[in-house]
Amino acid sequence: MKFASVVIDQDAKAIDREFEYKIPDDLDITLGERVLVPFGNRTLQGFVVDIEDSSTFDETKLKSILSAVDGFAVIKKEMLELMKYMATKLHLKLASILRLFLPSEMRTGKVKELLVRFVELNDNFEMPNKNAKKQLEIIAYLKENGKAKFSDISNEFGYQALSTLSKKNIVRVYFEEQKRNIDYDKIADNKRVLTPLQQRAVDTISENKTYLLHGVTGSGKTEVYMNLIERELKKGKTALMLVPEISLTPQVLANFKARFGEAVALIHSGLSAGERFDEWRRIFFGEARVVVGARSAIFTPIENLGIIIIDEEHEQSYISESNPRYDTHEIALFRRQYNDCILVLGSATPSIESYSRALDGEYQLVEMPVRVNGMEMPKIVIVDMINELRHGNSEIFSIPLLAELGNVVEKKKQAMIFINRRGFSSFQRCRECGYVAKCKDCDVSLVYHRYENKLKCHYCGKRYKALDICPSCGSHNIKQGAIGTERVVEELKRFFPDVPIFRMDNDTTSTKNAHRSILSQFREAKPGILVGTQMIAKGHDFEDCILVGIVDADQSLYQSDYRSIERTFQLVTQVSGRAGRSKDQGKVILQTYSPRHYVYRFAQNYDFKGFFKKEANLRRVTNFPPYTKVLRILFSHEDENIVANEIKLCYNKVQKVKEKYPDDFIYLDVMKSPLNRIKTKYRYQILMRFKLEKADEIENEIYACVDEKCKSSVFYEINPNNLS
DNA sequence: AGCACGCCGACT
DNA sequence: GTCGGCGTGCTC
Repeated sequence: MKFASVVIDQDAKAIDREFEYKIPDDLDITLGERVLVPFGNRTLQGFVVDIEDSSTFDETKLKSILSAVDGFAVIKKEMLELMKYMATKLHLKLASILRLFLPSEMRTGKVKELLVRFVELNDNFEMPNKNAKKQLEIIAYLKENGKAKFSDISNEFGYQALSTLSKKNIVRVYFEEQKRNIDYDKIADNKRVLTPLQQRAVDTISENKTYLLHGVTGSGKTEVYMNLIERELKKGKTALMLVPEISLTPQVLANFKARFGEAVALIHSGLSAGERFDEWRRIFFGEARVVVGARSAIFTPIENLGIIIIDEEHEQSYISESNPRYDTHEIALFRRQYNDCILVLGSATPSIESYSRALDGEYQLVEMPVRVNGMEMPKIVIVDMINELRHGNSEIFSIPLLAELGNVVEKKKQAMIFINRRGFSSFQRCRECGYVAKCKDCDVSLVYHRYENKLKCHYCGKRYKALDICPSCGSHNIKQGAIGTERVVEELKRFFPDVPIFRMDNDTTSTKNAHRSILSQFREAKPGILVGTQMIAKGHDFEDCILVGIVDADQSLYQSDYRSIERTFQLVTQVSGRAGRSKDQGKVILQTYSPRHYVYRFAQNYDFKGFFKKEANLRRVTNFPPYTKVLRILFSHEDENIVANEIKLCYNKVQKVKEKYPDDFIYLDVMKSPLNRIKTKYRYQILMRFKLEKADEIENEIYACVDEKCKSSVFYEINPNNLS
């Protein structure tokens, strides 16, 4: 008799542990399989995470596994190990980790293999009557072509004839699994000879360890990645390449398909459930040997890995901020180690964390400091917006930006305007009584979207009627808050009524092909202006785009977390890169109210190393990561009393830990989360910062402070990106 | 998560 | 008397 440990597939902490079951002798259950088990008085789905010869539980009370779900182990060995690692390291629920490893629709049984009916001739049969013309045609066709789709034959020659042939056993009807066709642009592979610098990078990145590839924008990192992948494929290995969702554009996908053809599997949010499921199966069964995808692709069951690449490694989006919170880097490091393969972190603006690891020798640094075409980086002009105001310009565009835009229009060239906020204005406020429209489920002000004339909550997505009169005092005097993309477009139309202006943000790209269509329209528009958020900041090369305007650079600068300066540097560098793809040197107009801030000085000179030195030093003296560790524990619950009480209990215990390590704690406090309520749940947090030496030890003691049975949901976050 | 068990109030 | 409210505890 064998015994299985099963994790029940339910997202509830009360039952998030292993339950033991007997494996009946007539069932062939393997490690990692999905099974159905009796649980209480119902039948639930679970995952077999361990198989033993004996049981630790009272054997007479053990129940038996009812059946297998898939008939094969959906969770491979590596992923079981990864599950254990994530559970201990990140304190995540086992079930929620396992769910990351399967396409979500597969769990609910909503997607299946697409089975298509085929027909083929049987080996020996009696020819039908000469009068049965259609039937004879079908036989002739099948003799010629072998098998064919049932539907094709039926459309071509008629259903009656075909079904008669089937009844007479002349043709055999059977089902075959058909992979859904993923739509991508078909282009020719534009493989280029590597520059000596690129070649050197490829040659250097050869050992099974972690490399940080620091290459300036335009240094041709993608071609390096592709060469590395090719090399691994030749060795019979596979490759996993992660790209931020936002830059997983049709062009990028097309490039990979062009180079690697059928070997590529694509995983991104644009896929339908069925497509995602098929790609996952192609990866699982080893048909796909190159996986290109966004964050979640790090969990795909690809085996025999030779290389993992994280492009734009500094990107925020590699850190999952909701539900199972994880950092893709950490998962990649685990898989690198497990597979003993290469890991490449690539960026033009590496994160402070990664770069300092490289300097410490933990990663090997590989540099590509020169652009492929030898072009100069675009010139960044810093415009002091306070000065503009002093000279009587209270518009959102400065005089220099308008002048440059005029120049672009005159030359029939293109410009991009970057503003990192969607909607029209950040809030609406009554000038008379100060009333600000807020979401009723979340503690945030609503964003005005003029195009739809609605107020939207950017946290829960709820929509409200826009204010024309103040609901509190009846005044018509409504003020608009900080500007967003819609407002920028509207203002631009005022100045350049005849120029085509496009807007690209979350709101305009929600439909399937919107992204592609906006970009192709913009490509044709000369002159033309593209206004957008983050979304326009990467990957798009427009030869004729000679100007980039950054409307409000400070926006990311004054978010009160320790990474905001780093983020601003990355953003400015990234956005500026968009202006530099043409023959003429591009120009960037950066509007700011803090023109003297060092971040802009370094960005202006494209001086990453200078910036790193300054910023790293600041982090060191102010005791912030990577020199310390920040830990945030977030409690949330619909009942404010419950969260407040439960977090207080936890905080008291954490204080005891602090007393035990008085020299290691730099900061500890408990507070309402800045966004006190989201989706009807109240949020409170304990925030702490401690030195690295005993960090693991302290961390474990802190995790033990959280009452397993408390009603609030609890999230742990290490070095969080934002504290809201 | 869901379901049973159990201990208190208001109802045919 | 009993129907049903939801607090507590259990699920291999």
